[in-house]
Amino acid sequence: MTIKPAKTMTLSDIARLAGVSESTASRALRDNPVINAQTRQKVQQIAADHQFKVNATARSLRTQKSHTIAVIILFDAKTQQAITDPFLLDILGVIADELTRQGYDMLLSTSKTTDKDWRSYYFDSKRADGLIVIGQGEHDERVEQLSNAGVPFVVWGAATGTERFPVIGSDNRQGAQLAVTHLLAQGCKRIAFLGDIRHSEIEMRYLGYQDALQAAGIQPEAKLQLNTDFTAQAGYLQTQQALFSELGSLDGIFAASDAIAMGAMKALLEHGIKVPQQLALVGFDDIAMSAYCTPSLTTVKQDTHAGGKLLVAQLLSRINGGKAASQLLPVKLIERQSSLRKE
Amino acid sequence: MTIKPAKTMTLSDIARLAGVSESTASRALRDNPVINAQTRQKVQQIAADHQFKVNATARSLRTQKSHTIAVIILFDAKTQQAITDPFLLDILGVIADELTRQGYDMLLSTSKTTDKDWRSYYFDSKRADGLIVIGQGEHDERVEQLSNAGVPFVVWGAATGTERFPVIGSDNRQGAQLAVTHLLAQGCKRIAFLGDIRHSEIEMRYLGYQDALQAAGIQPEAKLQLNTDFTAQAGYLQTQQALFSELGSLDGIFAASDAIAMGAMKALLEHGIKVPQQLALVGFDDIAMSAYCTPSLTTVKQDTHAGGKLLVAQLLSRINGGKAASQLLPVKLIERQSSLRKE
DNA sequence: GGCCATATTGCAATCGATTGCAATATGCTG
DNA sequence: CAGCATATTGCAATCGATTGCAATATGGCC
Repeated sequence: MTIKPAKTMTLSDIARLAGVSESTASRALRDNPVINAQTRQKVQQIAADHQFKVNATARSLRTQKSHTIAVIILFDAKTQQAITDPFLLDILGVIADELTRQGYDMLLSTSKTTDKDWRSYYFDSKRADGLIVIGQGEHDERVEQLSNAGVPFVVWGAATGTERFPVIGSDNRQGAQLAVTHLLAQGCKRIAFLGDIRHSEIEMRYLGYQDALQAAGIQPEAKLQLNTDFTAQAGYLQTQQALFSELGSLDGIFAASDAIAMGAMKALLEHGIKVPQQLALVGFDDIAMSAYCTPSLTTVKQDTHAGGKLLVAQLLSRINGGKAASQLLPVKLIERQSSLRKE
Repeated sequence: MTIKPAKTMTLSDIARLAGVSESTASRALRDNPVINAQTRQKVQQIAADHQFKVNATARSLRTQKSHTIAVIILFDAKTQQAITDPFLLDILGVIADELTRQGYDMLLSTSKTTDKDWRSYYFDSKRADGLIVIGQGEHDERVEQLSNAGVPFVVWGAATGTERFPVIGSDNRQGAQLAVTHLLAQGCKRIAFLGDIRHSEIEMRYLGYQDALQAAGIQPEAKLQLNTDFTAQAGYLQTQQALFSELGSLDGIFAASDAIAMGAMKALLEHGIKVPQQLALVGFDDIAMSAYCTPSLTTVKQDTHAGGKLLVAQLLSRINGGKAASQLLPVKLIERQSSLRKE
């Protein structure tokens, strides 16, 4: 077995080996031009030879920057499992890539909305320079508090225009309107809404649903809105149970997420209901699987790529003394088989 | 607007306010019984009143522990997007929850397998006390190196029994064997394998596939093994293109992941091939969506919950001076519609 | 040769906690 | 009341880097 240096190298070791002071070594390693070019070369070479890595902790303490962003995924206490929705994975992946590109580390935390204070945990303790909060959840008052406390943070959620902190998110209302208008254009007359409107993004989608119906002169029926968790299972059960009595007269469903839509689709097909002929179905998100179920799922595509990049960009700008602004991202209707009635 | 303390509190502020020394304050905050109970009470009260949080950076520097674990998700350079497979999300969620429960923070990193050295980035720099590596990828030699360098780490991957570092993973070979034996029992004679065998977990699954065929006296055909990325799209394209000429004589497909299987299913249905009557299909993982596609997908369930907990437990044991051992987790065949030919 | 500008390097303080050891106070024993 | 054990607290060093400022060296100019 190879003998490895028992202790990890410190800057002072490198300095000694190079025959310079710690300050010179420190500057040389960061390629500070005030240091003689040859000295820099030499120090860097020695550091590389000994696999020296700057102790991030010491640096953070001294510079008062952690170069770390905490990403907090909020979820309902009742949903036990933390991260379930594939959509979260999408946006999380983009954020991770983007933070890496910008030289930041990412602390990931899933937090029950009832949990203790993650602001002070991550920010006051200097674990992170800023926060990205995913999902405002059901009007979480703690998010409001953040804005007062001088914590740099951005939220992925519903930008209603009234909140006092930067929110980036899809134009949920418009997306829902597109979806429902599309269903109406396909001839649907009675359309159910599956989604939990206590969640602010979903609330916006429900508003869009109502907009579209009213624009077509249809009065929304409250009993066609069914609170449904973000899982295929919830979509399945809700369709099978709550919608059962209505199924006969229903000819469209707008689900607040693709996962819910897929659950609903399963229930419909099991009941022998033909999709889209008897009942047309539209989801929201455009997760990867949506194109590959049968029939493939019409949905509203969220631009996760733009969203993730924007979240990171805004947060970093805020951290560097600038402002972070709310922004509404355009969405796009992706028409697939689940809603397209030929001719 | 509320006036907030301009500067964050430090231990020395608390000490001054409480009229004690920093050392007493430090001990009091951690409830060290050597400090008088009343003093402890007082200091803790003052700290709470001022929302004081210990500076994690300073503590880490002094104690030489970060109380942070880095989770590295390896992926192929060619697959651009970082985290795509829903299965990853499952296990990641479990790990996140478990680390939180144990009082550790989680640094998440997605890394192209070709990327620079994440061992030294996370460990030598003291950003993390240990590493959880997900996916050995295509025999990554860098993982081997870790074992020599005294870095506490565990791998989620294929425990072949020959590796010199702790690997925790499903019994892929057995799982595949279960799946293919099941297909054979359903009357399949000619079964294709969709999955990239350069990836060691998939290689094990391929071995299990071969085991099952040979046990039934069938000689595996090399051309029925098709390297396929972990996406529905890849499964779809591979089935549509590479398997096209064989489709007539094929009556079974074993896909190395559920995502691949769903892509394959789509292609089959588009070709008018009846699943499972003409062709039976089995996947691997048991992601949430598998139960809700139509026909629902028979698959091999990986115990992500046990896996995640075990990864964390073994790593922490290793960090605390103990040993971490490899372990093979049992899997279970979940029979659903995509492979069940009635009677 | 004297003087000043410039280039290069090092000293020492600092970031905010933790901790070994010494110091002090208190109480009990014989 | 001396003497020692115990309870409680504080001093000062330490973790490993960064950085303002001072110190020194070098070169050029008149």
